[in-house]
Amino acid sequence: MGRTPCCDKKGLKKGPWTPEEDEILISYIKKNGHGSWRSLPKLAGLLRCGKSCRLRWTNYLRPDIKRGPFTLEEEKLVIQLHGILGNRWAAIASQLPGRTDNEIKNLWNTHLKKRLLCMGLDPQTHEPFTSCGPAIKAPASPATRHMAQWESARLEAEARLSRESSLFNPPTPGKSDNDYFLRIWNSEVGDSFRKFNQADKTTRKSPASASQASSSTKCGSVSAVTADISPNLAGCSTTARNQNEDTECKSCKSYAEDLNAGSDSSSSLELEDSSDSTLQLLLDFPINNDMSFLEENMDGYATYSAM
DNA sequence: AAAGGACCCAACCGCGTGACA
DNA sequence: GTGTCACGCGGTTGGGTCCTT
Repeated sequence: MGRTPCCDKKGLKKGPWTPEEDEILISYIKKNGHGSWRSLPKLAGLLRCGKSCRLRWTNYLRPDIKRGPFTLEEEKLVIQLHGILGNRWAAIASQLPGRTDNEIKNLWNTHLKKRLLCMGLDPQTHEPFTSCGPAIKAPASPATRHMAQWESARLEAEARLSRESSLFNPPTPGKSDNDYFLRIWNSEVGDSFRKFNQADKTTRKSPASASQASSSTKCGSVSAVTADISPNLAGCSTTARNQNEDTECKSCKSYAEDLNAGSDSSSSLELEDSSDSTLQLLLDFPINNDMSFLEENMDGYATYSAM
């Protein structure tokens, strides 16, 4: 099937949007909704293609867009979700109210990726590098794979739920999309995951299963990543083992500063050795204080848990 | 102060996919 | 079943800004 052009390129404007164009687009959408993006520019009187209008609206003009720098909590969440979902920016964005996929993608490419590299972690797999590149991954245990799949599917569903509900329920102050995460987490679905999780923990106590567990998955290592970043950052320049050494790790430095300034060191977990601990951290992820970054949103949670 | 490099981010491009005729 | 349309997504780029030398 041939690819259809998104629009007739002739006579259409490209490049940065002017304030006038923004104004036209905003007032049109406020009045009529976006309807069909393809026909919108014509109807609104804009010399842009529909795709460009959609992008401008979703990434910049939407009223619920949250501007400004990412908070430490948001960054942690992005890292954690990236470990689970990979480069699925839209799914990640759905967990960060007011943030767009584009913004998160940029954050990842400009800051977080480097930060992981600084820490000697492969940004794609979130695995610690070995002396000869990223750690070789043995196949994860079926239980781990199952959990990763479950988690991924859950987040996808969550993303959809967030999207759909935001269509009908404009965000209200103090009630973030993370509440949906919490609502699902506290539903039967989350319950069964926790039970499964608990059952699996007991089965992994044997040395054999422990060695299997040492083949940490993306999900496992991401918890290790976020569990305690600050101790590694202190020696960032020396821990930047497998990366371009001229990376100055500025983002790491500022992150370390943020951590020192803004968070109690007791809130971070000790980074254990990366063998069994990574899986362990995954398994502990939602139950223990890895979810502490969501605690701020807990106020609204009681409402949902009663639902 | 100026030049060059690094960083940042808005915008574009092209692919995948669901809906529909 | 097939082709087309429309949209959403992820990857990439271009240009403005900031920083370093």
